[in-house]
Amino acid sequence: MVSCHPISDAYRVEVQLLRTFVTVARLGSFSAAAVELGYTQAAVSQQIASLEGDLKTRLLNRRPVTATEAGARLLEHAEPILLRLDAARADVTRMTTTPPAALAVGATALAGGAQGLAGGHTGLAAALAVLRERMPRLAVTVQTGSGGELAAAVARGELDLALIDGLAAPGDSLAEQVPVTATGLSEVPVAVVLPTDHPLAGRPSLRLTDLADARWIEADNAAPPLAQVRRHAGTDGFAPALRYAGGDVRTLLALVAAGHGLALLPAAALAGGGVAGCGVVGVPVAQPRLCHRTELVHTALPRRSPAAALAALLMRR
Amino acid sequence: MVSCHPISDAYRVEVQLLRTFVTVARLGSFSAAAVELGYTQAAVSQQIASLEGDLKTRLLNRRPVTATEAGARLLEHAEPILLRLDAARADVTRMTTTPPAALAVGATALAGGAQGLAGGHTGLAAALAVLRERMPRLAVTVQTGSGGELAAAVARGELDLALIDGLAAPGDSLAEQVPVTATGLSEVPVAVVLPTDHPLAGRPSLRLTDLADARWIEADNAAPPLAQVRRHAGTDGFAPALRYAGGDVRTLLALVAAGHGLALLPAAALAGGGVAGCGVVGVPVAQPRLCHRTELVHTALPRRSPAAALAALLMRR
DNA sequence: ATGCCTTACGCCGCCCGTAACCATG
DNA sequence: CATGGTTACGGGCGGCGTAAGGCAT
Repeated sequence: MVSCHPISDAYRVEVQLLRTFVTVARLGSFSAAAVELGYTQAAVSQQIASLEGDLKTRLLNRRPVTATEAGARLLEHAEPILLRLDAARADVTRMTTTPPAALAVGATALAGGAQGLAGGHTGLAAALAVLRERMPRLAVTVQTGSGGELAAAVARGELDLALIDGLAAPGDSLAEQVPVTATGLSEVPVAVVLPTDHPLAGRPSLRLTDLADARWIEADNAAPPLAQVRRHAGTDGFAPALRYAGGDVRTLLALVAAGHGLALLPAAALAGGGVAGCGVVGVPVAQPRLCHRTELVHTALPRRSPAAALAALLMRR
Repeated sequence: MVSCHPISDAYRVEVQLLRTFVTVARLGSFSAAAVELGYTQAAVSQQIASLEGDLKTRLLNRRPVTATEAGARLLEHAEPILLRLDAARADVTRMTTTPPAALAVGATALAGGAQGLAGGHTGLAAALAVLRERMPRLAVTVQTGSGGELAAAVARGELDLALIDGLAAPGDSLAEQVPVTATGLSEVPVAVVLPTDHPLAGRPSLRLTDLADARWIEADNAAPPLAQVRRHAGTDGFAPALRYAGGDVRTLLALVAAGHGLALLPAAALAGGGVAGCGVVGVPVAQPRLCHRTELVHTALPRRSPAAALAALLMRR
């Protein structure tokens, strides 16, 4: 008899090990991960040990549980891999099973809002109203979250469609690394909002990195989150001096005028009348090249499905 | 005792199944795949059956072995997933083991060539010459292949660096879906090369789709492969009427002048003197927006490594 | 009849749970 | 001493190989 398992153990980076690793890293605890995954503590410990043994590297520091440098590197790969595995399953499954005649849509705070902040896009509500006329019995659920979360949900097949927004270099998609198709709906320049008496208020344009240490207002329901700003500036800083949880741009502008901090907004949101006299000015961002982008994210849409109809409505404008 | 395996079988899309599936699909044979993977025929059959059972879908037609529609969809996901798994392993491994003081470089035919076809980039040879002066004892291997192959090899850690070229929309990377960092080195417009007596020779610009049914010359060592043209035109067609395996642009131009077919070249390759009188003209492509791009592909390069030095040399110009 | 894929069956070993162990605060 | 990760050990089951079974060419 030939030896029963001639296959080398070269590719024992099995998926479950990665899934467990990611969970442990996220929760910072073996036992918590065990509960979440339905394993015992011991099993999780063994899985991590197995992964570390396979890669011949420590991936996690224990007590407290943190990713090592190598572990952090692995995490960067593991997340997209696991997402794509889910996407693969969803994608294949979609081809056989006819989905229920329901529609699940996601939208980030700004992309879904009716406030017309971006200036270029009229919002989800109007499109859904038209759709409701055409198919009154259609069950629709709308869900919110960050752009990344929503794009991932679309990839996993949990959502049919998502409307997301965020900062990006002109022409760049917001969902680059996610296995979905994204079509841009609008793209407008962004401006830093300053009090009129701010020393930089007179400038024709600004570099974002010069403002890393300024006081900023975190207003993730009315403006792009500061985390996105940090990422595109390529520096740390942009620490929130104040958090405004509301979604009203006028309030945000008032906060800026009162000197609580700066904000970054689509230029169109300022151009709209009524800003004069508010005590703020918008100065366009020269570096890095940035814009506020809204895009429609979906996977292959079945012909004549409600999802396809909604997508068509949203892309019309 | 609690039931020993409370975990549901929801994620039994294990990697080895995907790897086997991809191999079977590529080779079009269970038995050939078994040989390549070091399994028995029966094992491969069981693995495919297991995958199909898990996804509750037929993935392969038998006799002859072909991917079904669902199988084709899965393949689109499986390839990148497997590549990324390799990349993850290579990336983590690289952090611990110090690589041998050798350099493995890849280059596509046009990107590596000394013919300065792209006009913007002086080629690999010069940079390697400089490097050789600085580190005479360094072992260097250069390898060729298609851009996709080379980018994948870089991701897998088989190459330190690759120089690839191809058609792309302005600003778009050639290695979008591959987990590597790519920096553009040059980007020049492309033109269709026509005989001077061609009916379209007088036009100021052309739409590529209008030429799908023309006679084309496949010259993948002297011009972008027609497969890339097809992909960017978004249509079929562009069938090769003649294949020129050489790498000499002048010969290619002569073939075009003689009426054997058309070619697509970086405009700079035509602007360089000597084209007048060759019997050909270049007409810029207006639709789709296209350019010929050369880029440097790599992963995180260790500081002060030969790979980093070479990258710096290549990016200098 | 002959490839070539599939099914049947036995066995090895992977991987999980239980339980005891150990380290750290 | 308590909390939480590690190690030891036994057992079930997954998955491989062997071998026999279909099925189309």
